[in-house]
Amino acid sequence: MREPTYFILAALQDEPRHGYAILTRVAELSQGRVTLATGTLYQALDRLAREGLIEVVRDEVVNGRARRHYALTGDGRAALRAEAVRMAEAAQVVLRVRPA
Amino acid sequence: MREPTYFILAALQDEPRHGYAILTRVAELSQGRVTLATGTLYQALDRLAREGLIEVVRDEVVNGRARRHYALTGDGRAALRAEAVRMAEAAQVVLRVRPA
DNA sequence: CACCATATGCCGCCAACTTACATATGTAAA
DNA sequence: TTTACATATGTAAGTTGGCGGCATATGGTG
Repeated sequence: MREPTYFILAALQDEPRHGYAILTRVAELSQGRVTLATGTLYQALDRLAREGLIEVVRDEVVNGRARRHYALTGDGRAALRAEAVRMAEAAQVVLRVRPA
Repeated sequence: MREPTYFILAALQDEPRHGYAILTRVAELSQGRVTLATGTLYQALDRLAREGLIEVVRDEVVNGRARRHYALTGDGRAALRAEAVRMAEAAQVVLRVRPA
């Protein structure tokens, strides 16, 4: 899993969000380091939904603009956790932070 | 930077190594999780040398077999550290391990 | 009027990884 | 002795996912 994908899942950790809200949330979570291109975002959402890591939970129209809300599935939550653990372990190989 | 690349650099942290030694060291460091295909390895070595993150430090022939030894450059060491910090921070977003 | 924020989406390109193949020696097992 | 595996390096073709650019549409601000 690559970084943009990881942060997209991470953005859905606390609550379901629609595409654009994910965009801003990812920037927030990464402290501005990751700013998703919309091409990356919407293609990733389709792919992750196909893979069953996220799912559409609501379609609404606000001010004439469509909003499609996505939420993590059980699989998605597990994959996100696993990925975080993997990264933490990989980081420790170099940082040698507490042999845990 | 993707995982295979990260572990290739990490394998050179303590001392210079030749390709095949990097292969086995990566498996060791990742506890068997990452087993590099030779295609990935040798192409990555070329690329990383081109980018100045690693450099050839010695060419030798042992038992009729060539060995090309690579070492981290200053840039490579810095890039590796930066990547490790980035991953640790990204992992914390999900794991919320000690606000540091 | 132009521009930006909000909101979604497509298309072509490219970098990096994967799979498979190719080559060569030394050693251990069948 | 011949088969197979560890050691050692490399190339070629194919896949994936992220990037940049473009398109579309509304509402608010300079």
